[in-house]
Amino acid sequence: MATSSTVENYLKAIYQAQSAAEDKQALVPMGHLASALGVVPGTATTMVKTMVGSGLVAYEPYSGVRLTEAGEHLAAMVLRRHRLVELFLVQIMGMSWAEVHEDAEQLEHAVSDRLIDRIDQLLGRPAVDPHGDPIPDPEGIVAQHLHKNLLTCPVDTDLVVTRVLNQDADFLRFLEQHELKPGQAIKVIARDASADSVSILSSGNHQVTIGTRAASKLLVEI
Amino acid sequence: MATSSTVENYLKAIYQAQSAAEDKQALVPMGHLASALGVVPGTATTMVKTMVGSGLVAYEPYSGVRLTEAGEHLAAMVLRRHRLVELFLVQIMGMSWAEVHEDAEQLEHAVSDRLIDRIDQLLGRPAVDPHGDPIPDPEGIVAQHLHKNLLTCPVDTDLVVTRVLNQDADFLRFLEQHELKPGQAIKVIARDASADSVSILSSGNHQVTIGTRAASKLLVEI
DNA sequence: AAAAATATTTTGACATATCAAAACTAAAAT
DNA sequence: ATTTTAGTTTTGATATGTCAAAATATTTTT
Ligand SMILES: [Mn+2]
Ligand SMILES: [Mn+2]
Ligand SMILES: [Mn+2]
Ligand SMILES: [Mn+2]
Repeated sequence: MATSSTVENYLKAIYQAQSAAEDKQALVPMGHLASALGVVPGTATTMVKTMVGSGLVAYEPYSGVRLTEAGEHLAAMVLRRHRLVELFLVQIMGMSWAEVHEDAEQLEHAVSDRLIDRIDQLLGRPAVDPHGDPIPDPEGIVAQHLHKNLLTCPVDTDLVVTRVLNQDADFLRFLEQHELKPGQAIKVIARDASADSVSILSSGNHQVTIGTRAASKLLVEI
Repeated sequence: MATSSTVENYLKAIYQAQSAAEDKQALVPMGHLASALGVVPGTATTMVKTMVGSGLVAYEPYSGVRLTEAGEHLAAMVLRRHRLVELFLVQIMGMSWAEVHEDAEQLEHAVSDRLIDRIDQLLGRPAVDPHGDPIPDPEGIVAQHLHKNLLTCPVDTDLVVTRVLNQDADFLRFLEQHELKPGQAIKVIARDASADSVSILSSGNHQVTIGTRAASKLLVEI
């Protein structure tokens, strides 16, 4: 019954792929799962089959995999631990938001319920982590905000960065340097389809131009 | 090269058995190692052989096992992480000294060098953990205090509890209730060989009688 | 509709970690 | 000096997690 950290990683990867998809009921293709976990596709197929045996996922050969109720709850608990740990490392331990992801990747499997509750309490039952990712509550329920990204939001309007959908340390440091962390006020001043770029004005009247790939990872609210 | 948590647990168990022995060069018998780790003797034999292959231990069939230089250093690092985490959980997270051992048992394998250094710094480079166990420095060097226990210390003399050689939560709670935590002042008022007991007077003029088995686990200085 | 390309599953192998039970060694007792 | 006992090692299995490469299935292109 005690889910291994490998199984926890599979659960988390399936959960996140499901969340990212438009259709929340869609199956996650095995190839996607395998590459998210850094294993060959055959390995993912084998693991998913044993997870079917544990009642954690539903699996359709040649189509993909989806979490069951039980699997979804466990996945949410892993994500809850990951995100609370990240916020803890930033707020209490004074670590950089760019580097906490790797640490949390390990600690999410090692922190007990007792400790995670202490952390939650110490941080004041926070709703989001340092990257703006929502923290599931102890029942696994996640507040669903519908944020726009820098490609879909209105131009020349006051915005606040709310979430970053990319854990790459260099990218996070880049955002920090250009005052684009969650909570900071910005404005999209131009979008150029042919140049594949978006130009942003930060609160400190700093101007940056980034590619659309990166722009799609920055979520904002008005 | 990245030592698994299983190997880390073997290293730690061998290290602690070596430390507890009078002769620090003595071999640790396989039976002792196996029972410390909760595995059958055959399992320990197999694991120890693979650890010989990694240069972590020296092994004499039918005699026992001993750490190499490399093994001793790694073991000290595991212990360093374990003890810093325990102190952190007590001092910063406000957990009870009786319950932190289980959490540390998992976290010792998951905290990064970066994080452990932050913890060390935040705690002010402490020398001992909540149970009085010495914390190895980053080079693996341990300050060796020669404390007496309640069976070998002088009677009717002012003492201070310095260390508890038993992580059992119930025992630790018992000590706490009777004001016998590390740092607290006590006095041995009587030792009765035939009754197998030791009577103690705490700073709050509280009196308790405990068995010699328990008394041998309480270290003090004068 | 057939061929080509892409994705997935299966097969056989391997590494790690474990146990049960048989075989063996060493130490203690008679 | 045997015998008994206690401790240790070996052998044969099992569970988990992984890969390489072959076999299949599905989708796309022609
Ligand atoms: Mn993260
Ligand atoms: Mn995050
Ligand atoms: Mn401990
Ligand atoms: Mn301790």
